[in-house]
Amino acid sequence: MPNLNPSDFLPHIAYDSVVFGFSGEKLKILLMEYHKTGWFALPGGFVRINESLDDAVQRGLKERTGLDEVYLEQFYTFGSMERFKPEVMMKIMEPFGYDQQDQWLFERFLTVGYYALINYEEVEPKPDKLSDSIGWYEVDKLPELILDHNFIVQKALNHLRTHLDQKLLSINLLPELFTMKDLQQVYEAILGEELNRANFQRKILSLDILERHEKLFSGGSHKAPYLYSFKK
Amino acid sequence: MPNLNPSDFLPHIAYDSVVFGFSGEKLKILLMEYHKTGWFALPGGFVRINESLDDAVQRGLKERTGLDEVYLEQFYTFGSMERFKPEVMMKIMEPFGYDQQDQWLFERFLTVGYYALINYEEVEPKPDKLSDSIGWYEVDKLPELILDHNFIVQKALNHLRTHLDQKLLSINLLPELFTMKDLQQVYEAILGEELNRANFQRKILSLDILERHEKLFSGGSHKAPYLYSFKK
DNA sequence: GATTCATTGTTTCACTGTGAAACAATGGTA
DNA sequence: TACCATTGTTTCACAGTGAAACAATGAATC
Repeated sequence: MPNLNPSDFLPHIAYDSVVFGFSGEKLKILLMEYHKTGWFALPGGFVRINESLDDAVQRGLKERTGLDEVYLEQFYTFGSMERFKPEVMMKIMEPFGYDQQDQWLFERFLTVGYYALINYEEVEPKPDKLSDSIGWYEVDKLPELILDHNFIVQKALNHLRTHLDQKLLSINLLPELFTMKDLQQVYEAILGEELNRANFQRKILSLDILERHEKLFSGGSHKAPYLYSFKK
Repeated sequence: MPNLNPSDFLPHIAYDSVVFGFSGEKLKILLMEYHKTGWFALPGGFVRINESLDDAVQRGLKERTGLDEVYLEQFYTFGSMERFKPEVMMKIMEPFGYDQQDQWLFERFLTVGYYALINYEEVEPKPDKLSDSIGWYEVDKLPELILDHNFIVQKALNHLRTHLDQKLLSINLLPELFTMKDLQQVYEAILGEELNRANFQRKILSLDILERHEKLFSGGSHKAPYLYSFKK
């Protein structure tokens, strides 16, 4: 049974993280599955008594992805009464040995939503102690999630879309070096629409945040694209 | 002694509201002053066990301004450890009869930041049970506030500035009917910069959110401006 | 009633940014 | 060497914007 001592954590407060990853084509997010119930949920967690909110989310993310110092953005705190469904928490926690006595787990929670943007390739998701499996799911083909988690994902995606340009530098969806086409595919996956190639190049270059490096000779019979990196 | 029964409220969770008001020239916010200490603070409060977060903020705002159904926007949740200063809370609450026994008041709090936009004229701020006075202060001449409240105000202002156009319809800074100049002054007060009159008019009208009414004959010896209202 | 003035409503014009298309460059293949 | 696929760049029409000029008008003054 996982060690969740009530006195270690702030009661009534949780976080949920929407971890975006990019596979070269599709935008995906990390979901946990509880096999006993067949339910899916966002990876979330609790805040330790002596730990800042940001640190708590970083810690949870590291435990689940191995990634350190990931770019994280808080986007909203969900505090409606509708999200209070003790019977759902009960069903999830029961198989792990928790019961009525672990009251604090089944009380009302506010949850603070964060999203992260990580490089799909560098990550080996690990199920945490409470879930049976964890994996990537395309954002436009998500299964039904517990509580208000589908809503949380939508809100995260909205926030990301409307702040994409400002967040570019801190995005970790791509490797160190990438082509303009790679970057455009990231944009298209996030925005969910196709963009004009010439205009995209012009716009991004005018932001003056990229460094151009040598060309990438992939072996294809066509002009080789430049490689870029974000300016430090 | 005010009635703050610990079992009625969610522990460790608070909200703080940045209430923007407009006087015709300057943008101001509501601050509470605790005379015993001379300290200023944002009006905030706690969330009842059976109350949604949004409702809690609405309730607190109504108690302090008498205003109902005000436009409220959540903008950030503050959860650092630096904001945990029990001695500050202690000094504030002592004069009201609270002491060490009221533990929950002096523990660590996360606070959810909201801002409101209200019509300066319609409001008669009332000090609540815990503060000695409440009043309007110009945003660019704020006194030093307790804890991280100055930071919270900055963050609210940033959020408001970057989302001003989208939030226009829900703004309650102006009376039902207003002139284009009134609206421009609101913009200038919020953005903290002067705007070109002709271009402002063109931009706002192109948003197609205003209804034009009869003219306002103020008695001045010059062309009378049209009155506008927001489309419903 | 004509003149003047302050303020507001509207138009103009140069300039910038953008979408769509064309053009140019180039690395490999046939 | 001709060709093809892909990428880098330019062009051009058009929409949006900042700054200024122009037009309208309500009251005061003569």
